[in-house]
Amino acid sequence: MTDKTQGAVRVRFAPSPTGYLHVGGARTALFNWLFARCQHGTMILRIEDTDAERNKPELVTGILDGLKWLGVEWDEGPFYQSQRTELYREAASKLLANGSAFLCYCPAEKYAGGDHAEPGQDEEPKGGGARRVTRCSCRDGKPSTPGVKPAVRFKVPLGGATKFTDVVFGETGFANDEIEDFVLLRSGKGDEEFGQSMYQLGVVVDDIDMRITHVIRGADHLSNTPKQVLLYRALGAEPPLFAHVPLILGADKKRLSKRHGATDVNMYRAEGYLPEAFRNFLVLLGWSPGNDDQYLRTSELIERFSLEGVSRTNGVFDQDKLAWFNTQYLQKLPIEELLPEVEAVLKRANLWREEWAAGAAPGPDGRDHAWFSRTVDLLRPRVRLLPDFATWSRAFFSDDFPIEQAARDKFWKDPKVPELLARQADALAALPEWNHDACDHASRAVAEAAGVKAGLLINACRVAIVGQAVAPPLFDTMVALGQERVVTRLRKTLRVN
RNA sequence: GGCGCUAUGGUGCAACGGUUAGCACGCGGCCCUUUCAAGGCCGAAAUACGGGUUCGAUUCCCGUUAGCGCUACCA
Repeated sequence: MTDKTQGAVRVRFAPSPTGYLHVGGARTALFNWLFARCQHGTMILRIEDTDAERNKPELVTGILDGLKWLGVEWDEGPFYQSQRTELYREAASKLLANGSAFLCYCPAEKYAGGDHAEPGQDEEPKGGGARRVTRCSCRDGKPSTPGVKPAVRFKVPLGGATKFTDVVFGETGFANDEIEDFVLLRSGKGDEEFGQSMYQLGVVVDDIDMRITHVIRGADHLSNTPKQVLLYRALGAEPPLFAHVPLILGADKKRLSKRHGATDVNMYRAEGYLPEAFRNFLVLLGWSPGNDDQYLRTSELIERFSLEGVSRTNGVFDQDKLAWFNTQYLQKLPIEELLPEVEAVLKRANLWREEWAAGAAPGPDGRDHAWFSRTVDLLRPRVRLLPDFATWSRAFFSDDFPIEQAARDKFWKDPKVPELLARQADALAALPEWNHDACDHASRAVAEAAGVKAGLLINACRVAIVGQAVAPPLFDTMVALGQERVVTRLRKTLRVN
């Protein structure tokens, strides 16, 4: 919690559409959302698309989808910075007018994109002990260069320091001489006098305009913060509270990137992770409720979230732990919440039947919603990812399924198997009642009569009716499949194998 | 190179001057067992290093080392 809670809390998540929704960004969004919810505040979504060159508008949809999947909802927006250009230009002229900014005529191409870019100065070496040049020679006024359109730079105070208190990192200070005269507004192109706003100006102007009270963002912005604090003051505004959250690293402790595996949130959705599991995992990376609790559902997360629980150390994205969370949720999620996810997966695999929907009439084989629910419940302890319901569990939803070679090799190698399965089929076909115990007793009787261990029959039978060595307990499986299917599959196995 | 931030098992977090340094993932073993999971029990595994401060440091301070971040007319 924070000390100054006068007025309602207003936070924002401000992604840039230069890529997909990265897990780091997703976590930042999550923290903002959780904070907004637990403070009964407002969550705002803002798209920071001021760089026309890198910006890919079509990426916004994916970002929004990713947020929605994670359950991160916003109350206002999305606002697009590309549509707020006037606001930034007004702010820039205000800064120009009050002496906080100046026009810079240094040629843009000279510095653009280069590692060695130094404002206003020529080839200053980057390393080598030479003092870095942070002051632009245009800052004290310079005659306009014909043919060169100026950019607007901030006139950073000479000497002194800019300090601020970060909610998670504490007191932080930077010597002003370390801060360069950063660009506020790009120089104009074509007949435009000025171009788009730069990041620093845009965030500050918007955060003021949107009355943001808490800026929760990645720690990579820690070093940018003094620039922004300076801007707030120059604009005559009070800075918000800053809360920087640690970065997410790959297994090698390097910044998380593609080579560490998936970093796109939508890829996890595609792979079949449950959003609640993914979120639970993500929120615990860099945040702790203060004790050893780990399994936290949405309501608990909202209730227990606090900025004080945010860690200061970068964390490694652990795929194994994510997988564990997913299996936990697959098992513990209330069945009604799991069913829609399974339905979606089956539809995608063309295995879904409308009679399994809630309230629908049973199909010709007697299967209805209750059967579907029971079956999913039976299957879920062994499922690792959602698509497993359509692949690994295929034999439960379709009569068209393969018999795995590895399963035959493992459980059909005993020469007595065909004979056993034939007797099993007859015994099961003769059962007047079809339930777990009936199947159990009948099967064990068959094994006993044949003088083999029940396990031999059970395992062989499993392969015959679901095609795999791995499945739920056999007699439960038989009940889920139904008498007719089980007998049919057994006899078909004897015919074709 | 400069500036900033960080430092508890392999990984994520607890312990916020006094604990046999706790939990979880992963790893190894055992139990359960009808395959595979799940579950239960047990085990290996950590305070980066060096100085202080203190009766007492994982905890506070300084240095070293390491990692990360920023150092763009990117965000």
